[in-house]
Amino acid sequence: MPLKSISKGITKCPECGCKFFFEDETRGETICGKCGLLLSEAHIDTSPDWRSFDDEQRSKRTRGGAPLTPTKHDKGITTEIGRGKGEFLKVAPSKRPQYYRLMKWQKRLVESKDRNLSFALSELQRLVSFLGLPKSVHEEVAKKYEEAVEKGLVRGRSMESVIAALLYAVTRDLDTPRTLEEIAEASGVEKREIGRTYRYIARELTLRILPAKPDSYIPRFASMLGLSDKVQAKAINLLKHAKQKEITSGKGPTGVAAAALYIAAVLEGEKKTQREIADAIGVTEVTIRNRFKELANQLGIEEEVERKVKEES
DNA sequence: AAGACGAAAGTGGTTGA
DNA sequence: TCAACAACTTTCGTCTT
Repeated sequence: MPLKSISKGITKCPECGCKFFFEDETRGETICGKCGLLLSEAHIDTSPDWRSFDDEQRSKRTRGGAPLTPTKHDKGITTEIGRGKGEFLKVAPSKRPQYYRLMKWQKRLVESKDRNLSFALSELQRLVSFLGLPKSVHEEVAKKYEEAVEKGLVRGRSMESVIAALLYAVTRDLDTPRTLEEIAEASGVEKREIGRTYRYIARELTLRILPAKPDSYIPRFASMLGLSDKVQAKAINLLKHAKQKEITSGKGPTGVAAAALYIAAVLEGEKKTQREIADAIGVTEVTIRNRFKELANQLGIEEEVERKVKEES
């Protein structure tokens, strides 16, 4: 039977030019029906699955036939009525009209479900590359999205907002946090909406997401501000000490990160104005000042910082 | 003129009854 | 669902360089 497209957009056999292919599902191959040319193989993705990066939660999800690659909408495996080599011939001639109808319906059902999923996943793809996120985040979100679809959580919500919400949760969980702002801007979904969806999804999927740690923001923010590795290291060090004094909890992690960077930059002789940092990170100067004072105070480095500030201006 | 500071009022989100 | 609450923002006047 003619297929609209085999993998990678092949619609015609390059050998004989015919448009008839069949798939051998047990071998995972697609073969030209006329000349027997092997057009594609390994439909079944045998690469390592998501578990490889997800140690803690492995025990939670051990369903059989785990997705091989959750970032593809059909995971590389598609089952449809009407595709087998001899399938059609196995049907009695009198039943063939019915068989046609079945094929048609199967196609409609599969395609409408897939359309949703593949649309969502292409949106995800876009966001992931726009925000420069690692593959682990991509896969985790894809996995969770499917879970959300299965539980009917997407109904009544836009796919975009669900994807955005999951990104928000997963980036935080995997220590590459993005702020609500950043995700809102990239996805075009309002912050409010993302937040709402996030809370709902997190509850329904019983995700346990901890507040972001300030230090996981440091490298990214530092590079946005063009600060050196030395400043980064200093900032992270400051945060480590601050954490022991328990002055970081309950505060917005971005504000804490901003203040730590400010102090570190000053101490390392790469001073930035509070405004520069505030703009880059997305908090106000006031917040930086408040956090900055708390940090300097608790760490007993007020005088040192003050001296440096004067030196550098 | 630019940056830092901080007071005061306003905003949005969380929490607990 | 509502009110209380803490964190954060906005706005603005003041001080320093």
